[in-house]
Amino acid sequence: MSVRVRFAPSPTGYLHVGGLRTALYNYLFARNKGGKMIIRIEDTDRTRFVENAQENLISALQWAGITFDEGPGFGGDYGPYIQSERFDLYSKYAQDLIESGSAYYAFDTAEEIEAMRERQKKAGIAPKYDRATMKNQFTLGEQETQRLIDEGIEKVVRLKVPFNEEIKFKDIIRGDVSVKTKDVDDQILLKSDGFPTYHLANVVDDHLMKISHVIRGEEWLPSTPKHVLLYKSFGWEMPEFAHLPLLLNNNKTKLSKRHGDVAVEDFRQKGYIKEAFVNFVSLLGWNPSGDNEIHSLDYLIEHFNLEKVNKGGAIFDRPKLLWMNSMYLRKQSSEEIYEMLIEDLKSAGIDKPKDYVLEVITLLKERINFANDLVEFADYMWGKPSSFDEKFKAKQWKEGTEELVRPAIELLKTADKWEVDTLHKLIEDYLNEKGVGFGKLMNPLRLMITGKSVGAGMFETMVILGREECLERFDEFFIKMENGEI
RNA sequence: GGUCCCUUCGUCUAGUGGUUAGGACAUCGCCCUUUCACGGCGGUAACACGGGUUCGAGUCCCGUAGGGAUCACCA
Repeated sequence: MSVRVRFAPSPTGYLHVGGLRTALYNYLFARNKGGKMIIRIEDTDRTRFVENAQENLISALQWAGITFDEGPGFGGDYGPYIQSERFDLYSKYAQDLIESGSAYYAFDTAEEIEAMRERQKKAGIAPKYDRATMKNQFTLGEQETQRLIDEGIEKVVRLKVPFNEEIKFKDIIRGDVSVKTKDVDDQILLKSDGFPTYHLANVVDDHLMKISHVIRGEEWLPSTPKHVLLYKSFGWEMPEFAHLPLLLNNNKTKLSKRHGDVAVEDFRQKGYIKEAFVNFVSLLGWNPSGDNEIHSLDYLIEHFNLEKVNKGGAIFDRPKLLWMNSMYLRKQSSEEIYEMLIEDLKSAGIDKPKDYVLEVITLLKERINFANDLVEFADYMWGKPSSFDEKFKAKQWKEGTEELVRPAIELLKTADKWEVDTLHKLIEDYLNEKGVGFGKLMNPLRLMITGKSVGAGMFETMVILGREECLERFDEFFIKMENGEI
């Protein structure tokens, strides 16, 4: 059987990182097996529909490098791939189920259902639709049921879950799972508005679209028995199931918004490199073995193996993601980082020649986590320092510092070429003669030029800034100091 | 609470009966160094617990504990 998998999001908001991980594993599996990757939009709940959500979902997926073979806008022979456009299909299948005795009509109102649950709660039993006492096809009888249908009374279709049976299914990740039918609710299949619930639509579409493997989040595990029942009722061959472990907050609960960003779009906007992000997410719950953890998408595809996916949930460890990003950032060319940085630079009102920006990037890229860190981190490369690090000054600018610095600057002025080697030699000779260590002079110079305690090599920095600029900064520093501004 | 699922360093994990239990992030120390990083070297740190099975168990089985998910006319 050829491999066909799908990612089936609801257009109710942005793409969650958990959703991305699910999509990614589907994708890795499909590509590894030479199968098809399908995207299907599950918009059967019109009350939660969000405008543009579908577009946002797809654009986030594509940003991450996930491609689709079939889906809305991608073609395919099993469309339409949006469930609301398949509306008519579902009631037909629900009808089949009723005729075969696997489902039935029910007419209870929301209030009646609520009252039933209250009773059950008081009695200390698990809330579950009570087929024997509620208002449905069985308690009402054929004639009354038909009358209500003819009258157009609101109705739903429920799954008739058999008594006292055991439902068993195999999960690729978890092995054999079994549940007793007495614990399974008579799930609503067709809502009173005529739309199917997830359970019906999902099973019908997976079958019609010839899905071979259902790879989804663990939160679906408890409802899988209902799906198994549905496949059996229809007499359809079942796909294989693989329930992925959850992505967790630091407190081990399901990854959620109140513990930080969870939308893929947020990470994209923060400046994460997509390859780094995908690499990191792919390793949450699975790993191709070996000591290295930096992998290309192709490598991940080549080694992906569903059976090796872990069972336990994985905490979304943001510090490690940050590290992963900096690893990728350092591998980027200055040209690539320039592309990531240029918009942020512009919006910060910084306008420098490209060659200059490129030099700054090359000088500093190993010291940052994100391309746009450079806006702040390298502020002294975009303009004169607006402030000077107090602590650094207190530590580095002491008695005698000025007497050491002034002659050094005079010496720098005599440099025939403003190049690293030349400047270095000049200073080295000067310090040797004085019998003073490099730090004594270089730290004060760093303060004067950058205002900061951290940065790249001082000579390299000075060369990129240029002779005029540096000398100006020295002068201004002394003036400000004399005015007591520093 | 019922049901189901899960459990190796703080975190992500390797490990498929015999390992000094390995790697990565984080953390700590040392080295490199004009600062901060990077890099290099090293350290602290884990098989939840209790029973079995076995010559031998992180690996298999059963309990216990802990955690999580789920119990909608949402997906």
